[in-house]
Amino acid sequence: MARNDQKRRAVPAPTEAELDVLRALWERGPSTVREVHAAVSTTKPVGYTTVLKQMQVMHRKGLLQRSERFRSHVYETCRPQAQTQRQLTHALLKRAFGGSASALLQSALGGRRATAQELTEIRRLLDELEGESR
Amino acid sequence: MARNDQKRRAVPAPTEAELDVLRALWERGPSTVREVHAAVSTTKPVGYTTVLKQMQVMHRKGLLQRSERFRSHVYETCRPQAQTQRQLTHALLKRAFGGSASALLQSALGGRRATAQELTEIRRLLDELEGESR
DNA sequence: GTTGACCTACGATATATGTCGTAGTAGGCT
DNA sequence: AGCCTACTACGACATATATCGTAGGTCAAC
Repeated sequence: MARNDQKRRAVPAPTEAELDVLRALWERGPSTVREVHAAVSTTKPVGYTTVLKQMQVMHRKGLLQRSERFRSHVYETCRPQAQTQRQLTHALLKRAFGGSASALLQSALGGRRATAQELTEIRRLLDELEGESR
Repeated sequence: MARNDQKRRAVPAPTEAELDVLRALWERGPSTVREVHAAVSTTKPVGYTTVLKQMQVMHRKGLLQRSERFRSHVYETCRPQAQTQRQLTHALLKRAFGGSASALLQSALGGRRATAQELTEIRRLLDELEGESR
C-alpha cells in the first residue's frame, strides 16, 4: 500500500534481481534474454532460465515490453531509466530519510571518497536547479 | 548474496516494513512495542501483533536489541541511524546508479520542488567535504 | 525428414515477507 | 486468592522472490 500510488499503471518498483536486469538493458538497449543473461552473469552466477523467468515476470508486471523480431524475443524497458531511478530514490528518501534530500546526499557521500570531479558535477547541478526555479 | 558483504556481523539491510519500525525508533529512541505500534499506525493500518512479530524478527536478525526494564521489553536499534542509511543508500547507488552520486542527487531533486533552504544546506555540505579532503 | 541447437513456457521448490489469531504468562487490584 | 489486563511467544497462512529443471516448439543443416 506504500508504493503503487503512481498515477495510472501502478508499475511496481523493481526488486534487487530485477534491477540487475534493468541495468543490463539500460546499458545495452533492447536485448535478448541471452544477452542479458551474459551481462548479468559477469556479476553473479545465475542460470539462463532464471534470468528468462525473471524477465517474463517483469514483462507481466509491466516493467518490460518485448517483440519477436527474430526467433527470440527482444526485450526493452517500459519506462525510461531516469523515471525508475526517481521512483526508487523517492521511496528511499521518504522511508529512510524523512524526505530530506540533503541527508540523503550526505549519506551517499559520507564514508566514501567522492571524486573532486563528482563534487564539481554536483555543484553544476545545483546551479542549474537554482537557476531555473527562481 | 548481494548484500551481506559487510565486514563482521553481516547485518541484513532492513526491508520496507522494517524501515517503518526503525523510523519510529530513530525518532523516539528506545521504545516498547506498543509505542512503536502507535507510531507506525499513524502511517498505515497494522495490527499490534504484526509489529510485535516484526520487531522480534528484527531482534533475531540483529537489527534490534532489547531489555526488560519493565514488564514489557524495551527495544532499541543496534546500529546508528546514519550507518543504516548509508547501507541502504550505497546499495541503491551501486545497483541503480552505477555508483554515480551526482546521478543519485539529480534523481532525488528532479521532478520535485526542492526548497531553497535545502539547496543551501547541500552546498554547505559540499563545502565541508571539499574542505576536509584537500 | 531426422537431428540438433536454441528458445520459450510451465511447474516446482526454497526462502523471505507481511499479517494475524490464539495461547500462555506475569503483575496488580479487589 | 482469584480475576483482569497487558505483554510476549508460537504457529499459521498468503504472497512474493529467486532459482532451476524439464518439456515442447521451430529453424536450419545434414
